[in-house]
Amino acid sequence: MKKERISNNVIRRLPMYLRKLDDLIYHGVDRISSGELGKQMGLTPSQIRQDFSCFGEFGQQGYGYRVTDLRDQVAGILGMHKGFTVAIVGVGNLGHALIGNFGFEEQGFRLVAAFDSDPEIYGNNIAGIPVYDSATLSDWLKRNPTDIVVLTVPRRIAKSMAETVVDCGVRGIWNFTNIELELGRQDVRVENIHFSDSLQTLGYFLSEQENMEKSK
Amino acid sequence: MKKERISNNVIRRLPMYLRKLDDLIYHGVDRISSGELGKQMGLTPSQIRQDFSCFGEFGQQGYGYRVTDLRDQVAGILGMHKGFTVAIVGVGNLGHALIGNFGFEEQGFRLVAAFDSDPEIYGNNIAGIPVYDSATLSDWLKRNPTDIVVLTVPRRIAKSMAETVVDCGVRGIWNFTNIELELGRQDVRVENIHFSDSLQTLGYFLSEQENMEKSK
DNA sequence: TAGATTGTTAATCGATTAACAATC
DNA sequence: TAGATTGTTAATCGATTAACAATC
Repeated sequence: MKKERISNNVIRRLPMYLRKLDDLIYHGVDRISSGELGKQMGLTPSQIRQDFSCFGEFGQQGYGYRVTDLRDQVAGILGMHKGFTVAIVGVGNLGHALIGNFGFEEQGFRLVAAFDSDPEIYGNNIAGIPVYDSATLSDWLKRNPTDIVVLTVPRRIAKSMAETVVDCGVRGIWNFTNIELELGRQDVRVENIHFSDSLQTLGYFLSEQENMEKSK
Repeated sequence: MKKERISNNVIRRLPMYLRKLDDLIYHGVDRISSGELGKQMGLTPSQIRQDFSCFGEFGQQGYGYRVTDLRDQVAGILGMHKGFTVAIVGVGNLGHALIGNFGFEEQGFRLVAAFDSDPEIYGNNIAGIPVYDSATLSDWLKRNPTDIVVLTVPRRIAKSMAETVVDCGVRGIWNFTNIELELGRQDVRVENIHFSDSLQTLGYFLSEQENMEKSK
C-alpha cells in the first residue's frame, strides 16, 4: 500500500539501501530477506519491510527480495533514471574534486558545465567538463535549463549566487557553503553538506567519551 | 536537569544552534528568547528549551538567553575547546580542499599533518601543513598520538587505512570515502560524509516534484 | 510589582517494533 | 504440502509539542 506522505527518515535511508544493494550485487548475492538485510545493515526486519512498503510491494512472500529488482526500484524512487542536469558553480579545490572524483554520471546525473570567476580557471576543461566565466552563468542557465546547481563558492557570495540560479529556473541546490540558504521558495529544494556540523558531531562524541572515562 | 542519555536528534541539532548563534553574535544580537530563536531557525520554542535543558540551565527566566554565553556552552558541549588533533590521510583534491579551506583551527581542532602515497605530493607543505609519505603513517601516529583521522583516500584502500589508524590509537574517523566502515570497535567513532546520499536525496525530491506535477 | 520567559512535567504525535494473516 | 517470509495492522516506544508553575 503506497503512502502519500513519506517521512524524512525513510527518505534518508533510501541511499543507504542503495549502497548496500549495490554491494550485494557486487558480491553476487541475488536474493535477500528483510531479516538478513536487517542484520547486515543494523536495522530491524520490520523497519526494512515498512520502509519499502511505503513505495510498493517489492518482495515475494516466502522468498524475500530479488536484489537486482529491489536495487532498481530504489534507484527509480531516487530519480536516478531521470538524468537530472547539473552545473557546478565555483571551481576551487572542492568544486574540482567533485568534477574529477564524484562520479555524477554513474549516479545518473548529467554534469554539463562548471563556472568560476577566475580567468585562470575558466576557459579550460576539467575531466571533459567545460569551465565558463561566472559572469555568463545567468545567460547560460537561461539557454540551458538546468535542474541542479552545486554551490561550491566562497561563503560571502553564496546567497546571491543561489538567488541568481533559482531565478534562472534551477530547482535544486546542492549547497557546500556551510551557510543556511533561506531562499523562501517552496519550489526549490536545498540539500546541504555541512562539513563542520559533521566534524563537530564527531567532536561531541569524543568529548563525551573523555568525560565518561574521567568520571569512572 | 541534565540528562544522561542524549538522543541523536538533539546532538545533530547542536551544530545548527552553534551556526545560528555565531551568526547572531556577528549581527550584534546579545540576547534572544527561545521564541525568537525558534522563529529564526524553524523550530518550536519548546524544542529549543528541551534541547538545551539536556545539558543544563543556560537561560534566565523572564529574560531569555545571553547569546555569547549560550554559544560558549554549545561550543563546550561539542568539545571545541579540547583542541582535538587531526591528521588527513589522502591529499587528492578533496583532502587538499579540506586542508586549505575548511578551517580546522577556527573550529577548535588542531590539524597537524597530512599523508599521501604519491611522491609528487608528499614532502611538501600545504597551507603550512606538512604532507608525509603514507608509508610512514603508522609510525608517525605511534609517535604522535592523534585523536581524529580524516579519511580522503580512494575507496579500495579505505578499509585497510581505517584499520591501520585505529590500531595506532585514533579514536575518531571522519570518513569521506562513501563506504560503510565496519570496524567493529565500540571505542572508535566514525562520522560519515556520504556525498552521494545527499545528492540522491535531492534527486528524490526533484523526482517527487515532477511526479506531483504530472499527476495534477 | 507586572510581564516575560524559562525549565520541566504532561499530552500528543510520529516512528519503530512486534505480531500475524496472507501467500509464495 | 510445509516452511519461509512478506505486507500490514496493532502495540510500543521515543521525540516533539503544549502547558504551566517558578522566577527573573
